[in-house]
Amino acid sequence: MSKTPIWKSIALSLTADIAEGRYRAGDRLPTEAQLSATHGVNRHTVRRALSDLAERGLVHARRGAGVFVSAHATDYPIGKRVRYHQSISASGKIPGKRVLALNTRAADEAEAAALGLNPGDPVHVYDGLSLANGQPIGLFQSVFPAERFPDLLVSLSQNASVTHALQSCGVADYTRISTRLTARAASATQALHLQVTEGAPVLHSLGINADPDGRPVEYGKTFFVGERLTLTLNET
Amino acid sequence: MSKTPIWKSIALSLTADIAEGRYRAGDRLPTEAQLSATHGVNRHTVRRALSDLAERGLVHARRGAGVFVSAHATDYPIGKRVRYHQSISASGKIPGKRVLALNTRAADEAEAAALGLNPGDPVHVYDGLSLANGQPIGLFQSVFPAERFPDLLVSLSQNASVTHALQSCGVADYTRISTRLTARAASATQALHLQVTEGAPVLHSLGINADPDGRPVEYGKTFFVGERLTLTLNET
DNA sequence: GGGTATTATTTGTCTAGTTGTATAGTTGTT
DNA sequence: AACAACTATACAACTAGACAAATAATACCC
Repeated sequence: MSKTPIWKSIALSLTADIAEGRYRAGDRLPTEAQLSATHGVNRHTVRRALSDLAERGLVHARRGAGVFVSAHATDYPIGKRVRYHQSISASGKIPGKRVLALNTRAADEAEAAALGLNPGDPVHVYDGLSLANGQPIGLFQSVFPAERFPDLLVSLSQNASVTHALQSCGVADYTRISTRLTARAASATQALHLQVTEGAPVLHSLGINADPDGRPVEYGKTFFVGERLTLTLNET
Repeated sequence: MSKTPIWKSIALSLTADIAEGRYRAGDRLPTEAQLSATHGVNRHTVRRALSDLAERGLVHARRGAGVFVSAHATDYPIGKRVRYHQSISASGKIPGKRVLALNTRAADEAEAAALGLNPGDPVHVYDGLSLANGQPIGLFQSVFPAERFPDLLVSLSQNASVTHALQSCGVADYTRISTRLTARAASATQALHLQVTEGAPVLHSLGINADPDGRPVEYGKTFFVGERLTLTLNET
């Protein structure tokens, strides 16, 4: 699937290094051997990338001495970071939400273990979409113990907020006791909801929230669109 | 009347070779030319068999180098899906590390802002690979203020550990003051190092570590392979 | 101090081998 | 007639290793 030759992507990376000031005019670049190590390719592939830079007048090589930056890259698009990029904290209160489905069903093994139930016990399931600027940024599924919160779905149907719904069920406050994060490729249905192409990288978050007594009240999965979101962990 | 295509029987034979240990993880298979000779077929037929193995994650080809057996758990005995998730703590303690390069260069804007320097100030750059059981799970780059730690690269070249190197430069302890996470698609060169295909989802982590006085000492980027790693956040 | 081999490092060049891809043709089956 | 499996050939992209040529750093001798 990789249409672009490796040497071109290396050349682009080196151009960026020069354009963003990591190597300045007169500086010596790392040796070809070092560059081939950092990029994980053969020295000849690096040489092809360097000869591309040399042709464009960005660098010039001296046999026995090294490769030196001769000019600043002018044609490199730097200001590409302007895209709207939502940044949220890991504890995860997201403003806009849209309810996709509210169901009650039997808990599977993972859900039961997370919530301290037995597999097959009834759970409420809240599927929804997190929005920012009218754009979907996350697809989530929250699972709650149904026997403890019989009226939760009613509250959720009136107000999409999980915090609010739990409050009306007697849980004044809750804290996140565990979070697990990894990166995944978007499945076809996820891609549809999140308005990205299938296979786009998504940040997969698995979390458990518990009441002040330590009893788990919510088991939540979320798939965030990597392009549109950065999780920030504030360790105070 | 063999209804099964030749390529499938070749694929089966190679799968058995791997499953029964005749080729082990990291080994290079015979070249396509050799395989086509021993099986008495055209090279393209062998290629079809190999692409079947590659799709199932058993092998991994590098253009110009050869076809290598992946370190992935084999699923040759059917239905035995053994998927071991390496779990590490958010503070970043990982079993093995491999140094790819150690350099000193000028800081770009982002690095300067993170470390409290001016753009162009010298920084030490440590490129490396995080391993678990010999398998690459993360590609990282750590940036340090060079003027404050003139001898850091010497320490790092002797011992890959960042913690150890900072200690020998007078930083007894440091804490993570900021972490940002998102999901990205692996670039061509990242994919080479991490032994995944280009575009595979990677967990991108940006972090800043500071000494007890609050002065930043390290600005680190890491790309984790989504398939092989789950970040667990311990909120204490 | 100054000049000179010596040695290690680094770029330049060459040859050979391997995988990736594209095009075209042949054979067997439905 | 259409399709899938396989063959044949050619070239591009990348790897591997070796050696030559220029440079830089060091040791050494006078």
